[in-house]
Amino acid sequence: MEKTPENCQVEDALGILVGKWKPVILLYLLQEGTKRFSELKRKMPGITQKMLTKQLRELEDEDIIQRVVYAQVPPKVEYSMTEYGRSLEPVLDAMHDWGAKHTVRKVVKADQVKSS
Amino acid sequence: MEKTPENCQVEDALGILVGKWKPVILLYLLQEGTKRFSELKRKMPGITQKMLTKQLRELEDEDIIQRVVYAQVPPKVEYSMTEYGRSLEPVLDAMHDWGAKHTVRKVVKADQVKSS
DNA sequence: CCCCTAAGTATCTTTTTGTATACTATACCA
DNA sequence: TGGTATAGTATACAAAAAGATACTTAGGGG
Repeated sequence: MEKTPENCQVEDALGILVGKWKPVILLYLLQEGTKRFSELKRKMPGITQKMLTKQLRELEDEDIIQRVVYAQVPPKVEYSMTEYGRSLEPVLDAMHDWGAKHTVRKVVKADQVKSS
Repeated sequence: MEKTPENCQVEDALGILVGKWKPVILLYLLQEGTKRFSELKRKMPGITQKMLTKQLRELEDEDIIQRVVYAQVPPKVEYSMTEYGRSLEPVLDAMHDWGAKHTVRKVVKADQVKSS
């Protein structure tokens, strides 16, 4: 498909990746494989249980990750990437590469005025 | 640099690209070059003036786009990508490619329970 | 009997984003 | 003299995302 701003497919990938914690969750699952809820939580100090649950649910709803519940007490729930989810790897890679090369800038600049 | 979730550079690129209209603005500027404020606005029916201004300001603050004001009345202001901004092209491409190949899914699925 | 654990829910509040509308300045045109 | 065009700002409001805190469930250990 043609790359025009009108059929902006960029939004789709963006929609999936947006969420304060989603990229981190995806990187963990991509690089370290299946993880339990509590393992993810430990890896991300600062995230609340509610937030982690919500992000995971959203990723699951979009078929990016898979959730498997073990019928035991205390509960055990494992999360892993789906095949479909793995297709996002190039996107995450491109973003990671960019981030690694470019430090984010914060610029304060004066207006550039042309007299023409 | 190593790709670990801990040094999650993915967030940086994401931070820049997030905003309901930013990807579209960037695609326009990347593919069609310098654009005036009013041209961008016409291209994006639905965006309010305030929002367009805000998105442009944020992109400018991060040195992704450049703003040039012409000292004339009625005002003329032109926006274009910076060199730095152009470095985001591979990221936008990766997202676009993904979006073109994969329709976004919305899945409703029952829990997968394992008895072990 | 009581506490611990794991993976959540349920509420409530705060912060961030986005929308809607109205208003401004000033040269040019009829 | 009044209307048009451009690139905004100001204000108020609505909606979405994020954060804080407390509560739940049920088996196992002491």
